[in-house]
Amino acid sequence: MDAVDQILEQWRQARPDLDVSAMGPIGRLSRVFHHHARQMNETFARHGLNAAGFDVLATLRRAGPPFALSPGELMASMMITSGTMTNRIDQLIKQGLVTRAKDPGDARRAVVKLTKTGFDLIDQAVAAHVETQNTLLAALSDAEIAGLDDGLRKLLAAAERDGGH
Amino acid sequence: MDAVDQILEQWRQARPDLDVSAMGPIGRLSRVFHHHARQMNETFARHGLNAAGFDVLATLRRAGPPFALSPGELMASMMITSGTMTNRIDQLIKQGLVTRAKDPGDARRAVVKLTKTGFDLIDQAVAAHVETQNTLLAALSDAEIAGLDDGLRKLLAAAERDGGH
DNA sequence: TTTCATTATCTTGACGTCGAGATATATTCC
DNA sequence: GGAATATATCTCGACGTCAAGATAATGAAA
Repeated sequence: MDAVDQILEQWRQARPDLDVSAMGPIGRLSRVFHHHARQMNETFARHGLNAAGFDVLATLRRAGPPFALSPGELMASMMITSGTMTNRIDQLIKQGLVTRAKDPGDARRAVVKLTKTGFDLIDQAVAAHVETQNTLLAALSDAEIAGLDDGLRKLLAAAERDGGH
Repeated sequence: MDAVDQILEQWRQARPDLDVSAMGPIGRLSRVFHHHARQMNETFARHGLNAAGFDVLATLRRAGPPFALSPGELMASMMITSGTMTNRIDQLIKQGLVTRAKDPGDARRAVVKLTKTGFDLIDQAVAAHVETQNTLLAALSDAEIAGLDDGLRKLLAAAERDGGH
């Protein structure tokens, strides 16, 4: 009987005509997400980053040498708009963690590249990040995590099928 | 092999020293949340609302008669700060969906109350909302939903235990 | 070659949220 | 009763995001 159960109980009193069963899993998913986000933000902050900057640096880092991608390529792996991407890059440039240059072959494109400072920072930050993530799942056994992941995998597939990317 | 699996595969190439297994479930949870949020926002928008306003109206509605709560009571069921709460109430007052009055018994408190317009609107909106939520889970069987919910329930309990409310 | 549509990125204004602090009222303890 | 503390809410500035549109370069068609 957690906070979400209480909300469902209230709805069943107030609107017995409605089937509110889906509100349980979806409400819990939302709350878990927000809790996790706050925890992970603390880790990012310890490295002078926020979630936005971390995502960009991490995407560049795991892309491998030369640790450079266009804004469009960066957007492809994140769920954000182009305006948001521009802003994220601007902030990281101010911090000296990436550079932006024009693509010689296609002048419409830009190329965002990790600096040495950015590379070193994200290498440290990601190590701390995966530790934080491990603690976030520590309450579940491996089997429970696998079961949860199965459901999430299906939901994600359905969402990307319906809503497009 | 979805987008999250690809990210994990990239990390295992780039940083084989790290245990990135937790990134799978947590990454999928985040993506599912964002997809769901966008879908639900569309339902809210059809009723002239956003998620922020819907949450407040719904909390007042399911509280039962007289459909009135203080900002602090409203905050208790949502994961937001007091500044955000003030802003949400201001917007709903502008739309004529709630009123704000001083509590006669305790002058520090305010009382936020659904108007007739607000009551009628949320009663329609919540019916559409639960339908949207049902479609969001339609890809899963009842057993799969129950399994997913079990995992989420444990994660939520752990998060609220550690991080406080 | 000129035109037209497409692609890639950036600009702008509005919005919701947060965090720190301000204000005002209530409560507790001496 | 008076002083210190606690509680409830609001104010303000900063930030990240989005949506719509602007800008500019590319590719394809006539």
